[in-house]
Amino acid sequence: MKPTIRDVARLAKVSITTVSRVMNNPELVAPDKRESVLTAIEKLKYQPNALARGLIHKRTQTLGVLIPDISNVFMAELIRGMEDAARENLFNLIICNTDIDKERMISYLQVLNEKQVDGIVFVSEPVYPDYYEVFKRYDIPLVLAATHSLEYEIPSVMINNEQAGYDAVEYLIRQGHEKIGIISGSSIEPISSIPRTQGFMRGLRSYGLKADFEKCVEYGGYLFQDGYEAMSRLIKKFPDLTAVFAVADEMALGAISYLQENGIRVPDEISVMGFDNTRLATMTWPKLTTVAQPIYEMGYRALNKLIDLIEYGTVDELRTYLPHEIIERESVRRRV
Amino acid sequence: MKPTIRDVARLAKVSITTVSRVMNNPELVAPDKRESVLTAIEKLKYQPNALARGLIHKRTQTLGVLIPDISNVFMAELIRGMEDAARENLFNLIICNTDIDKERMISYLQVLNEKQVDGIVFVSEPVYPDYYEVFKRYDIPLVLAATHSLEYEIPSVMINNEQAGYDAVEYLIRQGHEKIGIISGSSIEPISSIPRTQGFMRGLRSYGLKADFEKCVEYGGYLFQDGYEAMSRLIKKFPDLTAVFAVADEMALGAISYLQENGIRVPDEISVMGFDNTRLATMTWPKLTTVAQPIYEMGYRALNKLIDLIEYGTVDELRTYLPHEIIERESVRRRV
DNA sequence: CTGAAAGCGCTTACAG
DNA sequence: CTGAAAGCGCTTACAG
Repeated sequence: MKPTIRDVARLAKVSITTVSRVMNNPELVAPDKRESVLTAIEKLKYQPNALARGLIHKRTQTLGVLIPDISNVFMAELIRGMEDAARENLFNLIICNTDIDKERMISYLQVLNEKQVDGIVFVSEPVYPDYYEVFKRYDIPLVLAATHSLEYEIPSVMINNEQAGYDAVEYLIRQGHEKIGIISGSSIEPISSIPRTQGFMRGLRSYGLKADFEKCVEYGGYLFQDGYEAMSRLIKKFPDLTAVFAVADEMALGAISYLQENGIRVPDEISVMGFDNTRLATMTWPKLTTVAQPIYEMGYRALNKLIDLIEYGTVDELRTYLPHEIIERESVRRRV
Repeated sequence: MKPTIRDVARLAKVSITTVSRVMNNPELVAPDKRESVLTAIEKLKYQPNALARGLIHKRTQTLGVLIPDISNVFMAELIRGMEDAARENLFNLIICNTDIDKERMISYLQVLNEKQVDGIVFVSEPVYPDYYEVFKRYDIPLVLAATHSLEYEIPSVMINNEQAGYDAVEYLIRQGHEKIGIISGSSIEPISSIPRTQGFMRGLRSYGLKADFEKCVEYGGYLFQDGYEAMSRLIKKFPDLTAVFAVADEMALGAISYLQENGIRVPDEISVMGFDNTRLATMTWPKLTTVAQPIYEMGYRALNKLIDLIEYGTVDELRTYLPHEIIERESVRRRV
């Protein structure tokens, strides 16, 4: 059995009130009693029960994270940023993998609520109206990471995906490419996939290039295999392309793999650009030129924002857009 | 404010005892009262406070995971296995990144104890005597994943690393290689690095090959860059090697990258074999031949073992060794 | 400076 | 079948 405050009080021959005080307001306790309580605590290896404390303070120092899939490299890095920020502020994280399953997400939300988490960060998925209803119902402080909501007033941290898509094509165009394809994520995913694709099309147009949607875009599901397959489809309908922009590093690697397997050299014959700058980007050959998101920082900042919301009930910037950046490596043929 | 059991009782015009009963033993309550309580619950969207419950039952349905670094691909997959097992058994996970830092680990352990977690899984690190002391002190059910302890009686789930090292060289030898190097992890890490290296040396010897430790082993730190650098050192002191076994996929990719950058073709000139079979192994070119660990399953099984320990106070197998397997892909030249 | 008492939100004997 | 009371392990007015 774990020792309780009662055991400490008994051993130190004081009331439990006094024990509680030496833990929370030691200056209110006479030095001699304080000493004997301290030694009793030490002797019993007493540690207060956080449940009892939480019940009184209505604070658990625990946060919930609703995330599609932790085994994804991007998500793992994001969580690491959150974890570090949590730790610095004496919070712990309960991680919940939703697998983008609505029921699963709702059931997790329920247990997080029952466990009295002090706040929640919702990662990467769009805030659909029905999701918003549940969030509202629980009124737990909420922050979005790697996603945002224009309809609702929910604090968020992400990058500007439309601009990132634009910057990606612009970079390819400046390297001399004119026939450029894109491997996008889902055609109905409004947070990253659609904006990046739109930015891509805008870039094409603004440089006076033909922006034939049907011809130059293919969809995948963010994973290696998806990129591989999308590449095979893309090159069939757009055989003379010289560059491809994939909206996730993993898909870019899939595309490269397809090309290499078919004897097409990267970047000599076809250039490939990725997105995210996960650790994967440096682990292949050629190393991936990619649009870097500050993934770790996004997690870190989102969590700090959540803590602001919890502590002060407000946040200094509702929607934060972190800068992205193009990292030049070897998968795009450079203009000579 | 969240509604409490009191609010429900008031609305349903019954005692809180009755409300509690319809939630826990509905058959003890008369149908009409049960109905009115249920509608009150529905109306107020009442959900019981898990802290109060936990305080009484001495059960939180929350487990702690002490893990070096979640952003590592291997760890992320392992956690996913644990998460799924936890979910099936109605547990949640608090993930703690220790960064292999002893103080950090001890402080996490303290908060896990204060938060009254029902159990802990300790991942991948050796159980040093001082760690054991802290574990013992808290007497929280404990299970080891991707590590084990021969000194202490702690349930664990992992693979047989020594045998895996043996099987790896044996495979390489059977493909016709005789001059084989190894890129190991740390020279003092007794759980995976040393046994894999020992198995490797045993394999060399048992096939009558020269097992010159000084010449054929180099160390890295499990990451891409470590593999890259270790490869450069290894090839300098062992220039005529034809195959390399790296004890982690990520290091194998680093090694491949070094070779390719230096114009050495893989596997035509030098074969490279990895370890783990993380998702990385299929994302490169050539795809990685590797020793597969059942990572997800290790996490899943470890968590189930922990639950057994919690529920029954015992476990049907103290130390579980899951089978490993060699996955043939393209980074090792096959015997014709 | 110190302790008895009330209370956080529940559950569970106990009595009726 | 139902409810008042005690109690889980704490904290915090309140009185002295």
